Amino acid sequence: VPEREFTPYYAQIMNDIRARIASGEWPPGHQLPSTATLLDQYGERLGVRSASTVREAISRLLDSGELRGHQGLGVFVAPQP
Amino acid sequence: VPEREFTPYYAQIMNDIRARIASGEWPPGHQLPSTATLLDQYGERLGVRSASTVREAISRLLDSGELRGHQGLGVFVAPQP
DNA sequence: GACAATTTGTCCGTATGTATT
DNA sequence: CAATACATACGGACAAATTGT
Repeated sequence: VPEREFTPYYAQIMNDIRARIASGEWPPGHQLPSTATLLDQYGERLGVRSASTVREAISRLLDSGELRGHQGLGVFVAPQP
Repeated sequence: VPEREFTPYYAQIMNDIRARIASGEWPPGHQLPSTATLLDQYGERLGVRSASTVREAISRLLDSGELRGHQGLGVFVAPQP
């Protein structure tokens, strides 16, 4: 795992998700990988070890309206405002 | 502690803080009680038992710009936009 | 400068609840 | 009913910034 410059993990994850949305990789309505899968990925790429940290990032993006969560279903990219 | 209607603790805390700001009890620039003190208070009033839960609420209000946090100093009501 | 105390900030791991399929 | 996935809460650990001694 890379040595970390100090941007908190949750902020790095938010940046990554925002970048994917902005690039069109994850268009509006796209379903994100599950929290567990995201943890695997950000574990490899950033060194994150806990689902709580992934949740921290997603939670903030839900608050800001960039993502929409549906319990039991998944998390989706919000439609354009 | 009262039986809880289901609004999450963190949301109840956010509502309470917003109400105090709106009422003028906590005007812009006012320093909030420390996390530990807030935990005591919301422990009594709501049954909250963990500082993490208080943090959850404050964290969201920091994100939204309603509060401003300064490490080592305290958390303050943001100036009017 | 060094050190302790206080307070916010991040992260972890676990447990349990709730909604959908 | 079982499996999956998000949502909330807890409690502990440690880092970072500020203040005071």
